[in-house]
Amino acid sequence: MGRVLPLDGCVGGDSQSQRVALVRASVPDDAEAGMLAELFRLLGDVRRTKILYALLEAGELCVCDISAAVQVPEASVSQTMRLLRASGVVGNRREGRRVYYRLADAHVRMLLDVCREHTGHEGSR
Amino acid sequence: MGRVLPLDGCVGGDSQSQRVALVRASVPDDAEAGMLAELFRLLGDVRRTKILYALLEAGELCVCDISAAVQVPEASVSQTMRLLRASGVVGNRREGRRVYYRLADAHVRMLLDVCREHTGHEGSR
DNA sequence: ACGTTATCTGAAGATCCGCGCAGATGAGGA
DNA sequence: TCCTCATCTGCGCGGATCTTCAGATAACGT
Repeated sequence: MGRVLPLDGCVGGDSQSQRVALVRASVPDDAEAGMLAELFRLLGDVRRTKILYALLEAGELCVCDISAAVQVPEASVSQTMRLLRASGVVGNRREGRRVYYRLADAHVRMLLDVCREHTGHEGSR
Repeated sequence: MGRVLPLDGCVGGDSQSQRVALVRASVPDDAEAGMLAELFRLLGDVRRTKILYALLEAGELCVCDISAAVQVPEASVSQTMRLLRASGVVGNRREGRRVYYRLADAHVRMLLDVCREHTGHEGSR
């Protein structure tokens, strides 16, 4: 992995380096950063993004509905849902032979909302 | 790419399919989903995540400070910043031979905040 | 109990992407 | 102008990931 020798770089010496020390202390550690990155990574895929926004709109959808909504083969949807469920981004409920998926919690919903604003899209909700 | 033949799947016929049609209409198209996914993807990496949270804390940092804060070689940081800047996640300002980076806008900041809550961390903000 | 429908799983292939190194570029200071 | 410092860029490798196919599993209706 990368060397980060504390060679007397530009980090100067006084106020700067103190400030940096403070920042370093508040930066998420590997464990937390890992969780955060993991969550973002899951959203960082066109297919998953579409599915999640579909769920944001619909509230709850079964695999075949999702497949129809985002135009993706059911097997692929299923595979994707497994990933999302494993990471707690979505929850599911079984009803007969159907399995209905939904966004896991309000945070995820808010996340999706905030992000859609960022791309300059006016929410429909 | 995947075939999505509209075979008379489970999508049933009546209320269900109508609902699905509505959802399909509101699902972001490839263009928008692409942008959203791209943004999330950029955040979906431990190193980048750390850097972004460092910027969230510090407000503004130069490459070498970032390097010190997240313990990553400067060249790597530089490379990473290029990515983030190209996608408009961060902005930069040059001062002498230093280049200071900062989070691009309030949306990104909010995004980071919301997400940190999700992982069960009490914000320091 | 049987066939059908809806969903899940496992594996293999192809692709993509980040990482770090080494050298180039730009900005100051003497 | 020469030298040093901060940052940037091009390249190649290693690794991780998405995709899809094909078969397995679970739930129903008859």
